[in-house]
Amino acid sequence: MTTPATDWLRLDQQICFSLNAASRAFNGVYRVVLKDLGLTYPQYLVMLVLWEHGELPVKKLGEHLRLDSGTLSPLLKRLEAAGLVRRERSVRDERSVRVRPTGEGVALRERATEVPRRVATATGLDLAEVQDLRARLDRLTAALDTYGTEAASTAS
Amino acid sequence: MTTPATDWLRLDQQICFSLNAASRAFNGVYRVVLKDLGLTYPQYLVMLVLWEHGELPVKKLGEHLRLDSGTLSPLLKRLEAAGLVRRERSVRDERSVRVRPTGEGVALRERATEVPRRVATATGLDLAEVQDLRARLDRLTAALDTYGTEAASTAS
DNA sequence: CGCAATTAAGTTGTGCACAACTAAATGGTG
DNA sequence: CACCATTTAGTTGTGCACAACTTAATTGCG
Repeated sequence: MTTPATDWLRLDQQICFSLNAASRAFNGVYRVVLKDLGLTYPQYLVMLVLWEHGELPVKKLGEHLRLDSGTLSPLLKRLEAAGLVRRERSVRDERSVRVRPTGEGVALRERATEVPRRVATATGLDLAEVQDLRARLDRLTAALDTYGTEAASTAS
Repeated sequence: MTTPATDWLRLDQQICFSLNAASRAFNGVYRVVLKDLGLTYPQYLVMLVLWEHGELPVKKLGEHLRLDSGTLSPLLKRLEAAGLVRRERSVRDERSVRVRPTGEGVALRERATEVPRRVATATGLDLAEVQDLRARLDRLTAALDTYGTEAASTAS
């Protein structure tokens, strides 16, 4: 309550701006590192989940990545066109589409093993710093998410 | 050198992922808060710069925001269509287009004063935490940026 | 059973990010 | 002056994020 509004104004601008810039910078690094694999960064995230879980309906994939079908459907279509995944309607529930990596998709994992190390190097951070930053960001995301859902509770 | 590759793999995944999630969560909050003003978050950033500097060529605007003309040109066109800015070729250098807020654009600043406070509230962080996080992110961005430009220095 | 509500994917439309390119103006050099 | 490299915007094309909507299948309830 002691800080004048102008301070908040300035700082707030910078936190969101810094976050945005960092996110885009990360994207740039991934773009370079993933070029060889022919993957974009979001596609890489999808493959990471699939490598870990083997096969998932689009819904579950979206929960892991916080993405909806509007984003995933075309992305998965591109991955399928690239021969990395296959999509097939579930027999038990025909609303559901199960996504799973093809042989080629699984094989790509080998070539992707160097990606994390390269990116980690690019950050210039050590393990502890990364862990700490990640924890802060997750807390921040959780706080921001509740605002999204609860909203309207602003004392106007 | 003591950490097995799998740790890096897992952590790295999470830092980029956390950052991405936080960035999108922030975007969501701004989307809600800026709705009344009829601005998107990137448009808001442009207006912030213009409110501070009054008038700038597209080039300078891009340097402030780390954005190129491919992003700014259409964005500025939309801001102009909304009556918030005017673009005019510089007389001194006809390659340059100077952007400046219209009366309506300047007036919007009044209505935007509450935005930072609302967003700051949504973060659930205090000033010191915000400042600290911002500093970390800026350092991270700087490190990632050098990778982008220097690249190829990987010991293959 | 029959029908409304729900759920899963997909589609459409808008806007942003960025690479690659074009067009036009400027500046420097012979 | 003539010419070429550089600079500034803009355009085109691809891909992602998200809101709003559609379609089809499933579930639940009377």
